[in-house]
Amino acid sequence: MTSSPYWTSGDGRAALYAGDSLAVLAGLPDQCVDTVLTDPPYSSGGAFRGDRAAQGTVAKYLDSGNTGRWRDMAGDNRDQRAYAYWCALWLAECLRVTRPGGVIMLWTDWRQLPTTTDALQAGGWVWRGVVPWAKPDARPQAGRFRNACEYVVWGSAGAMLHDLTAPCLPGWYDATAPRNRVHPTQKPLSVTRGLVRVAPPSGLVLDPFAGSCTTGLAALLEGRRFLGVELVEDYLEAGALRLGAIITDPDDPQLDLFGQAEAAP
Amino acid sequence: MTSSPYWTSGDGRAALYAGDSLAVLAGLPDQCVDTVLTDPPYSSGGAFRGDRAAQGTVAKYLDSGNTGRWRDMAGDNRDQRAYAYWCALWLAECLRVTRPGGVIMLWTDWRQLPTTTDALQAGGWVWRGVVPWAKPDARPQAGRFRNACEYVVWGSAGAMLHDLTAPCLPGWYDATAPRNRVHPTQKPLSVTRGLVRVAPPSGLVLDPFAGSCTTGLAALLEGRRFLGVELVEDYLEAGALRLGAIITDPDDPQLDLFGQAEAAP
DNA sequence: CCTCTCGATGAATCCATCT
DNA sequence: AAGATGGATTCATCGAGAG
Repeated sequence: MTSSPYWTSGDGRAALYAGDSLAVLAGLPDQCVDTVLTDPPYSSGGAFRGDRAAQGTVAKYLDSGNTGRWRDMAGDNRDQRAYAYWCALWLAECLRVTRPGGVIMLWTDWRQLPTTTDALQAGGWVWRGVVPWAKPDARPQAGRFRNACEYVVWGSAGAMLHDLTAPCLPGWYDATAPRNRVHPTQKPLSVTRGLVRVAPPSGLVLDPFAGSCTTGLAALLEGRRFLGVELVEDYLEAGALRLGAIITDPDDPQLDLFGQAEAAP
Repeated sequence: MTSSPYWTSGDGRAALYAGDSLAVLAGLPDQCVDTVLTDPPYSSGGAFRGDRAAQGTVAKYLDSGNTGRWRDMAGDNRDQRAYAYWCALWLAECLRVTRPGGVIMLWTDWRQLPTTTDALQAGGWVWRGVVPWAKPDARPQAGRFRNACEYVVWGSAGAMLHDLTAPCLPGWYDATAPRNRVHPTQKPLSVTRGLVRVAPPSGLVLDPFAGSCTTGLAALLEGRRFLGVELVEDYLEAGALRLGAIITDPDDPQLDLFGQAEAAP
């Protein structure tokens, strides 16, 4: 690693890096990660480029009245082609740092779903499927179908490991978005915990757009290790706080972030 | 219409045409249809070309041992480019025969979802959203996410009619595929009935790949009219039988397939 | 009529073995 | 070598039949 982490858990189970994903990923060794789970900035919303560029993230995703609570997300105003190209870049970098057979999962919405599957494959991954999750509290619209679902696009680094002892995971989830959020597009912990179970036990989960570290929280709670990257200082701080709150027991098994699990001395 | 229908309900509420969709659609007048709901052959399955082009589409999707129960579907063996091109062709024809503001809905699976949204827009429609439906009895696979959802991609012929009195429709459905099927990929009637409710009351619903006419059944049960096209003789016969079974009351309001609803004389 | 068990099934996918 | 074939595998759900 070229840079030193913004925060580590102390027990080797989690680390958080400040900076641009592409730059930080470039400093990671090949095939050190088991699973990637991330929520890239969507660049969704308006149908035209002007709509997307005009406002920051906070005004775009939320009803008026809530603006002012959150920082704008970095890199959320690209046009469609640039977005796909940029995704392919960091997805290719994620592929390099992931072990063969490792799984990637990308949160996306209905409008960006086709772009996401394209970018995933452009980055060299094998697209394996889509896992919807339904928000029962979605806003109703007269005369049309309620926009109730978001999606997780998933794939693998080449052929999947043919482990017939691993359990089959659910094909869809049902959850309300968290009420008390630290981040404007924060995902439900219940769904995230379900998703990280594709990672091997005590495997390393990477999130190059860590935000407030829901992925990290889920990974640790499910007995996996976590490596997060985030650009915005405020979210790094909030994420470290959330992760630190559950890393309290110094007698937990000591783990090396880039190595194997080992028992405490 | 150039050709005469294979079957009509007698009361003007439903008609079934034999033949290739593109040919039959070409014989329809402009803007005579309110809503399109159809389940085209997906040409899906497998990561390799050979898996898609497998001899017999029934053998492709079902376990050996169950392959003798059904006729193969027509046109389920296109490669990716040909599938997108062919979809764009009939989708453009559907757009021509649909009234401005009319809605289209297309059943698809996870693998063909992005191609379907591309083809929809290539055909001139405005893509409006995705409605997943979950089948809890989907086949599981060890160590990966169950492939439990299929999708309905929907859009509109230009701007949507702004009818604020129309009810809001669900954003996802939950249903098991019917056990006692007439067609190998028959869709649940419950979901189909939910979907046709986007059509205006007594509006005309078109299905250019009618199969065993679940769309028609749903349309009639929800008080809409139905126009179906199907290529395979066996399915035409089964579809006519299913539709005929619910058109029993000669005192039903008399409707003209291409006109307005009118009371019986 | 209700409850329970048992068997069958799936718009798959992977892999070994052929042509 | 590339394509075709056949067998094995996952488990929630449904229907049939028994109790």
